Amino acid sequence: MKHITIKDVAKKLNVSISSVSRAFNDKYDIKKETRELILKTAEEMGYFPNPIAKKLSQRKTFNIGVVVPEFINEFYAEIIVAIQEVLIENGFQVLVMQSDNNPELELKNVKTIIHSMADGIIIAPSLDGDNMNYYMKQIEAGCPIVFVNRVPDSITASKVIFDHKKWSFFATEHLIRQQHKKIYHLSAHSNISVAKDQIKGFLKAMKKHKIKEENYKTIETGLLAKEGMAIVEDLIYKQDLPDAFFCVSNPVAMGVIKTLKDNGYDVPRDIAVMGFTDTQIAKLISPQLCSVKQPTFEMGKIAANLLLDQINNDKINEPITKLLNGKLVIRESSIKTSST
Amino acid sequence: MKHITIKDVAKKLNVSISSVSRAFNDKYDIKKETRELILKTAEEMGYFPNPIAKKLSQRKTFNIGVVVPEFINEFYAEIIVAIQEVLIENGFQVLVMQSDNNPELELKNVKTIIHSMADGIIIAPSLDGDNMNYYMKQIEAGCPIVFVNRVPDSITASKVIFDHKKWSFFATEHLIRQQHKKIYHLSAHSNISVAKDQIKGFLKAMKKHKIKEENYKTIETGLLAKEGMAIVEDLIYKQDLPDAFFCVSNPVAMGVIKTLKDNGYDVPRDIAVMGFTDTQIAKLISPQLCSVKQPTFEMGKIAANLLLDQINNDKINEPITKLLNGKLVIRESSIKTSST
DNA sequence: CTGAAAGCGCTAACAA
DNA sequence: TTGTTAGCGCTTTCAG
Repeated sequence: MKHITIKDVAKKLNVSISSVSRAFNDKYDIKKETRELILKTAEEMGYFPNPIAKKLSQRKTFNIGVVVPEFINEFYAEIIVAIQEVLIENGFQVLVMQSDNNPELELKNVKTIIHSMADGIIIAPSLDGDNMNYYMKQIEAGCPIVFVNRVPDSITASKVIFDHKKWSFFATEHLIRQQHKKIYHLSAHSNISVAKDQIKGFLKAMKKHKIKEENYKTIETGLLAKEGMAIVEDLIYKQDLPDAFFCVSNPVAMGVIKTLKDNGYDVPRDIAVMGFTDTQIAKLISPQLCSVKQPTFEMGKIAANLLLDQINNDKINEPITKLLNGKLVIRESSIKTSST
Repeated sequence: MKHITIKDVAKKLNVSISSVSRAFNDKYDIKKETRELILKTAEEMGYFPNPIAKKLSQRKTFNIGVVVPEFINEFYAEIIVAIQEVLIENGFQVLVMQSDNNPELELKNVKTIIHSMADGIIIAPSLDGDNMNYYMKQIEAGCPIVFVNRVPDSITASKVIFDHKKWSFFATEHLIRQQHKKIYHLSAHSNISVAKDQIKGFLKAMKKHKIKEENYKTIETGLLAKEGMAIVEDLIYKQDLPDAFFCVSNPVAMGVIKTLKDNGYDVPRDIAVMGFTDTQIAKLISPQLCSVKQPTFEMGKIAANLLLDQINNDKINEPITKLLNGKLVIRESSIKTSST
């Protein structure tokens, strides 16, 4: 693949390479006619500026790295789509890497991106931990970074987060209003920052509605369906089932529903189930899964724009925190059916 | 972010920049001790070779573009993960772009990648069409391209495809063996190459088992849940329901199940449903969805390796076609329950 | 085994 | 407005 270069175009038209360069970068002075002639000829010759050379001479890569825990589930996939939409529009390339919910791989990915001289990074951390120290050091060194979703409170950097506490509270309150008396919260592992917020929201609702201590419980479960299933099996064995489960994620909720059904319980007649982070299939299953919708698309767009601001403003930017709201999507699985 | 360059390291050690370069590229002659000294000092100084400069001087970008219809669903997400695993391992960066099942956006993405001087492209086409002409021209011009999944038969290029016909045949035969007498196939739109293969497999099974014409039908539906729902609603209205549906995709299957249930039909007791392209949630719903598992991970790995071969062998490679097999994952939704 | 030097294709002062 | 030229940071001949 022999590529045509700026020289070829310049020679053909007997102009200097700078003129050709200028024609392609409209910030410089150049006569309109020459410009148009150059552009036209370049087009005919099939010339296209070599981005690598451009990057080198401008000391800018126009690469943005995005590191997410995974993108098999819709949540991060949608965030990525939104990020790409904004950044590609602005002339950047987006490198997506997944860290398999593994902090070490996450760090490795971030380092790869930094070494590849990306102009900025969007990080959706896997879980709290030492990585944050490294990230903060990079930020202080001037590397534009924006965090998304599972960001520890402690960190002072630009971030786009979802108000887990608030919406966890609303979700729980919805269950209480449905007259469910005994409610268990299946939470993520506590090394995920947002898990703590979700628990806080849950407990706040318990407190507000003066639910007695013996009528609620928080069980550290995880994010996966099978983890939800294991917990429910255990509870069944212990004969310790609540009236309603508030689950940390939709996969967990689906695992819970499955296990309950397999054991002869009807959802929601016998036991209600509420999920979190709405997915397309939530309304395709029976019962339709009630959950909290997070604004994935908005999260991605805002993160990308925050990063662009950081990249474009040389002055040290104040860290900006965007706290986003969701929506309670009420569906069958949470509804108290008249079992009276 | 001031970066340390090869010069800094060279100056510090009073060696030439070529020695430093050689130390980092072990294909050259260099004394072991100097090499180790350089590497050690470089490490201490925090030096890392600038990949952009490397790319420019080697006239190789180490970028691979991957264009998929979407990656919100697991299918392509898993393929991407596998591709990345292989390529990153081999020192390449992977640029993922999605074309929203839109051939024009797909072409635009591919052009962006080619202009960005990627060393190769993996394309999972949206649907058959004129784009193929452009792609073939690029291949002839020496651009390494590997196709995945929805590839028209006509195209002679390296490709990794799934044997849709065969597994569609097996899936259909499974339904027949379950004693379902009247079977409808809800297919994708016919401008998707694999839809045709799926239909062929379905029809082959009908023929082999001598199903009468009035007892089977192929209905062009699409890939989405709502499209499946619309078709079933229509069939219910026309009172034209079969004993079993063989659906082009799991979303369609889930839409079908949902609509049937909402209208008082039990799946599989009244009507059986078979999906295609297995997903994680298939076994979390009730009834568990029977479908055909495709080897997404393998597809991605093979595609990446085919591409690497093309990139590394300058001699014009013969196009290689890899036809992969799947697995019939038998679950409740297809099983004839003794309604006798 | 090591160094000098010519590029890779482009940008961006500086001159003209 | 245009051309000249010196880089950007690295690889890779060619000498030594």
